[in-house]
Amino acid sequence: MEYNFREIEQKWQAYWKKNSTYKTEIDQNKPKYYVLDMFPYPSGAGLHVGHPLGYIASDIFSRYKRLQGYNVLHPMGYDAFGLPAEQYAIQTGQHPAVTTKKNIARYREQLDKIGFCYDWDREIRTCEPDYYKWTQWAFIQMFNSYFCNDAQQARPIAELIEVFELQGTKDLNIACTVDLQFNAEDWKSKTEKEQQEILLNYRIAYLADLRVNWCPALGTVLANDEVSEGVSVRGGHPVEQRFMRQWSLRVSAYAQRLLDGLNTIEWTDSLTETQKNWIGRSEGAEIKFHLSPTLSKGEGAEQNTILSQSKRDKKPDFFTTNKLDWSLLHDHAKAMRSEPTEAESILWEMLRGNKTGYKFRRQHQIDRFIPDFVCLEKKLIVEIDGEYHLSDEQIELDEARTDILEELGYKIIRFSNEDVKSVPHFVVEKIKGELSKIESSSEKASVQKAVSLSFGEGQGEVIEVFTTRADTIYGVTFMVLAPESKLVKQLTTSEQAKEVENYLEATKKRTERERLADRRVTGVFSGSYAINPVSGTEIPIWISDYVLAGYGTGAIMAVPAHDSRDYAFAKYFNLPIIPLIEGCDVSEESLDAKEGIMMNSGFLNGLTVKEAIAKAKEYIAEKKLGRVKVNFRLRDAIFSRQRYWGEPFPVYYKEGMPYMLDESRLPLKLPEVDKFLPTEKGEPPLGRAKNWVYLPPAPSEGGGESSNSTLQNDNALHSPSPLGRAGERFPLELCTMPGFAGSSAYYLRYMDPKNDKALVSPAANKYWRNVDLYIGGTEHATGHLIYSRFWNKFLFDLGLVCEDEPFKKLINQGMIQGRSNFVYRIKDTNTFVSLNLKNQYETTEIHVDVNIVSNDILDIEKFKNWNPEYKSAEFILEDGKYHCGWAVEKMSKSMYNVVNPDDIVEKYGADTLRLYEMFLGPLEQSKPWDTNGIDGVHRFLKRLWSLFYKENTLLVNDEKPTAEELKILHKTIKKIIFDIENFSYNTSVSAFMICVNELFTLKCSKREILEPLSILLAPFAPHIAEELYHLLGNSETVCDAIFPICNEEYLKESAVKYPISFNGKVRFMLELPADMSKENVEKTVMTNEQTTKYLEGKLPKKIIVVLGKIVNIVL
RNA sequence: GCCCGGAUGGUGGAAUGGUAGACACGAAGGACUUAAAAUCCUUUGGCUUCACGGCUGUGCGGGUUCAAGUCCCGCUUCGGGUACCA
Repeated sequence: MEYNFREIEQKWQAYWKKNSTYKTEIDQNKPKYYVLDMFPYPSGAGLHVGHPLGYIASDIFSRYKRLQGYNVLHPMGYDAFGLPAEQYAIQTGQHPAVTTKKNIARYREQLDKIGFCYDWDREIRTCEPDYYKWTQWAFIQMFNSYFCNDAQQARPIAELIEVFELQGTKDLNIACTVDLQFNAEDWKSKTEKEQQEILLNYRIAYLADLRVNWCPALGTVLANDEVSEGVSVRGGHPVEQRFMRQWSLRVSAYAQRLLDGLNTIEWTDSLTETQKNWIGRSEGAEIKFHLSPTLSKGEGAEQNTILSQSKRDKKPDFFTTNKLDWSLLHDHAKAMRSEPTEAESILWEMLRGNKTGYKFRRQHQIDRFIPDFVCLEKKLIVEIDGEYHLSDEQIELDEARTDILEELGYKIIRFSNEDVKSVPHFVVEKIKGELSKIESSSEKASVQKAVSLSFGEGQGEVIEVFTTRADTIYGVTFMVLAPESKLVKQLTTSEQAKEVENYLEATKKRTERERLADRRVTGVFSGSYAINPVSGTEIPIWISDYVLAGYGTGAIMAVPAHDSRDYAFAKYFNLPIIPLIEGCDVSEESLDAKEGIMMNSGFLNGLTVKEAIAKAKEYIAEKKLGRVKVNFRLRDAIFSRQRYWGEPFPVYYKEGMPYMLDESRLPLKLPEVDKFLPTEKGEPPLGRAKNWVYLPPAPSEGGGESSNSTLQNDNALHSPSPLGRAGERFPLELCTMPGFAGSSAYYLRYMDPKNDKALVSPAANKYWRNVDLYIGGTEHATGHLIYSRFWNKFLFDLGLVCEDEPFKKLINQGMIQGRSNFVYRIKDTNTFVSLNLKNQYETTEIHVDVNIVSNDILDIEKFKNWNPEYKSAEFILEDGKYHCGWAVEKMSKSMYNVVNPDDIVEKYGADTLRLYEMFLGPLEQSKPWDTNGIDGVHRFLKRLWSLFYKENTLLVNDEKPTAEELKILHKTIKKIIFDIENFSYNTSVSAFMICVNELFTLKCSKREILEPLSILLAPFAPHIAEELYHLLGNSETVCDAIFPICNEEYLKESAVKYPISFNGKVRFMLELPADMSKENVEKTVMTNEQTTKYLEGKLPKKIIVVLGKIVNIVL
C-alpha cells in the first residue's frame, strides 16, 4: 500500500473532531500546561507559508507535553477589530463585521488543513459583544482606580476621594498627570464637575489633553508603538503632533514593575532588552533653575511678562501683557470700552470703584486677550457671554482662551447676558463669593495652582530640568525649552516675541517625519536668563525642537562639552563650551562618555565622573536645589481611536465630564452607522449613529431590568445612575478603543471563555494561572507585550488574577522570507534569456511567479499562460532549459514569491508541510522559504511508511529487536526529547531521518521499535503517526499514548573509535575498548605502528588522552 | 549614533572547546523500466595525486589552549530593534 497522505489526513482530522480529541477541561489530577500562540489578525490575504511556523512549533510542544502527562491548554482565536477591515469598509461599503467573518472562515479553513490540536470550543473573537464586554468592564475598573506609588499598586478611586476629604493631597505619593497641591477645604469647595476633573488627574484610565500622534490619512490618533519613524506602522501614512483630549491608560505608573518583572520571566535576551529600552529607566536629578532677577529690574522688567512681576509684587504696576500684544490690541480695547453692551454697563456700574472691596478693570488686556472685567489682585476674570458664544466654534475658542488664562493663574467665571440683566445682584454676590475664596496673588496661594489645574509648581519662576549628569552642572552654559513647553510663552521677552513666534510657527508646521529627516540645528533665544543654582552664573534660555516636550520636564540644562546635541547647538549659535573632564579635547566634538576626572567643577574637582554624579546628587538634595529622581521614557498609552471598528467605550458625558455606565449594562454594543467615515462636523464615525445617547431611567425603574439585547442606537440605555433625571439625554463617547484593547487580556479569557459572570472564574484562573509557553513574532515586542503585561498587573492588583506576569516563557519565531525568481528579458524584445547567458545581452530583470518555477527551472508553458503579454514569448535556453535567477526578499504578492500552505498540503500533505517548516532551520532565526527542499522530508515519510508496508503486505512483526536496533531507537528518543525541550526542531527532524535511514538499512519492521517511534513522531507529524499507531493494533488515539523513555543501557558502546591526532591534526582512527583506562589507551596508542610513522622518530612532548573522545600527541 | 543578532559548501543548515560540513536539497554517474514517474545504489568543500595520501578550509586580523566554527580582544559586513530620552 502506498503512503496516501490525503486519505490518512482526512480520516484522522475527522476522527479527532468526532471524538473531541482536543477538548480540554480542568483536571486537578494532572499538572497543567498552557501553550499560546499570539493572537492572529485575520487579514484578507489569508495565510502564507510563513504564518504557520509558530503555530506548528507550539503545536509540537503542546502534543509533546500532553504525551508527557500534562493537561494542556492550547487555544486559538482572532484579534478581529482593526484598521484594515475598516479601511476596506470605507472603500467598498462592505461592513467590517462581514469581511472579518469571511476572513476568519478562510483562516480557519487553512488552519484546519494543517492538523493543529487547538481546542476550538474555546475560540474567542475580540469583536464579539460577549468578549468585548470584558474589555469594557476592565476599562471601567481602570477608570475607578488610581495607582499608589508607595504601594506600587492600583487601588480604588473611592479610597482617594476619602483621603482628599480628610487631608487633600498632603503626604500623597500617587501617579498623576500633573502634580496638584490642595487641602481638604479646597477639595470640598469644588463643584462635582471640578472634582471630576481633578480625579481624572489620578485615574488609571483617564481623559486628558495630550500631545498625540494624529494620522490624517487614517483619521485617527495612534499610540507611540503604532508609529515608527514619523509614519504609521499600518499603511505608512505621515503622522503629526496635535493637542487633543483623549482617553489614556496610565501605563507609565507601572514602569518600575514592568521593568522588575522582566527578571522573573524567561524571555529571549533581545526581547527583554527591547522592553527595557522602551521603558527607558534613567536615574538622575531634577534641578530647579530660578529666573535671573537682574532681568526684572530696570528696563528688562517692563518688557518681561507677568511672571517677573509676580516675583516682585510690591510694585504696584501690573504688566499683564507684553509690548507686542499691547500695541496690537489696546486700540481695540479702547473701542470696546466706549461701546459697552447693556449687560456690561449694568455690571460695570456695580463693580467699579472698589464696590466689591477689590479693584476691577474693564476690557483690560491680559496676554493676548481682552476679558470683560478683571480683578488683578485676585486674578479673577468675569466674562459676560452674548448669543454668539453659543456657537461650536466660539465655545472652542473660549475654551482655548480659558486654558491660557488659567495657565497664567487666572480664575474665570462666566455669566450670560440674561443673568446680568435679570438678576444683577445675584451675579455680584457670586463674584464676591469667588473673590473671598481666592487668596491674593501676593500671598502666593497654593490653592491657585489647584484652581488652575493645568500648571505645576513655580508658575514659571522656576524652570525644572531633568539630567542624568548632575556632575556636569558647572558646565551648563545655556538652557533649552521644547517649543511646546508652557514656559515658552512666559519667558519670551517682547523684544524676542516676534522671532520666537516665527520659530514656533515654523516648528509647528513640520511633521514628525520632517523633523526626524532634517536634523539641522534650529532654535531661538527667548530673551530670558536663569541662574545656575550651584555656580550662580547667569545663563540664557533658548528654545529648540531638539528638546522633546514629552520627556522629563520639557526643558534641559545644556552642557555642550559633554553632550553631543548640546554641542551641535552651542557651536551653531556660538555659545560657550566649558570642558569638565581633565585632558579632554572639545574643540571638535563633545565627550559624552561617563568617564574621566572632573575639573572646572568646584567641589566636584578631582572626582571620577561616577563619584561626581553621586556627590552632585547628594549636594542638590541636601541644599534643596532639586531632588533625586528616576525618569521613565515609557509614556501613557493613548486609548482613543477616532474610528468605527473597535470596542465602544462604556462612557457617557454629563457637563462635559465622563461617567461610566453601570456594569450591568455591558456590553455596550457597537451601533450601526450609514457610513464608516467621520461626520461633517469632524466627529468620529460613531457620531453618525442614531440615538447614540444615554437616557437615565426614571427613579422608579431602579435599573433592575436585564441588559438590553438590541443595538444601542435603536434605543437609549437605562442605568440606575444617581446622576440622571428622567428625560435627560447624555451623549455617549464617540471614539472606540485601539487594537491592543482586545488583545491585552485574551489569554485569561481562554481559561473560561463562556463565562458570562466574570472575565475568568477564580477557579479556572487558579488552575491555569498563566501562559507557560508563548510563541509569536518580535513585532509585538513594544506594543502588545507591554500592554498585556500592564493589563495583567492591573488585574492582579485588583485580586482578579493570581499571577503577576502573564507569559512565563516566550519564544519569537523568525520570519520566513520569500525566495524570488527572475527571468531576463532582452531589452525591447519579447525574448527571454536563461540566467547564465544573460550577460551576453542587455536585459531587464523581471520577477516571475515562484509557483511556475521548479529548482530554478522555468516551466515555459506555464509562463506563457501566466500573463497574456508572454503568450508569444521566445526563449534562449541552456541545455534545453530556462534557468531562473533568484534572490531572498520579503514574502509579498508584488514579488510573486508568496507560497500558500494550502498548495503544499494539496501536493505533499500536512505532515510534510509541518516537518518541512521545522526542518528549514532554527525556529528563532529568519530564513527563506524554498519549496525545493520539501522533497527530502516527503521522501522521509514515504520511507518510514515502507517500514510498515511492502506493496499490500503489512511488514510489522513481533520479533525481538537486536541491540543495534534498540540503540538506534533510544538514541533517537534521547535526541528528540533534548531537541523538543530546547526548541531545536530542525535537528529533531534530522534525527528522525537518521533513525529511519538506519532502520531501513537493517530492514527492521519490528513492533517494539516502530511503536515507540510512531509515538515519538506524533507531535511532529500527527496524521501519519496516528495511522501507524493504529496499524500497530492500537485503538485509542496516539495523542494519549505515553511518551517513550530513553534507556541509557542500550546506548552503551563496547568500543570507542579514538581519533589519534598529532599537534591537533587527526591522522588515523583506532578502535579501543570503551572501558580501557587512560594509561592503557596511552600505552596502546604509543605502541601502534601508525603512531611510530607519524612520530617521525621524535619523542612526544606531551600526550593528552580524553577518555571516550580523543587522543592528542604533542610533538 | 546606541542595543541585540548573524556571517560555515552551489543552497537550507549541523557540530556540551575534542574527527568541521550531520541531515536535506541540488548536481553527476549508475540500477530497475519500452519510456516516464516513483524507488534503490554510488560520488559530491576547494586544491593536488593514477592511487595511498597530502595541503588547505567556518567573514578579516590578533590572542588564550595540547586542541578554537565554538572562548577573549580589535575590525569588516549583513539583518533586526530603537533614536535628538538629556
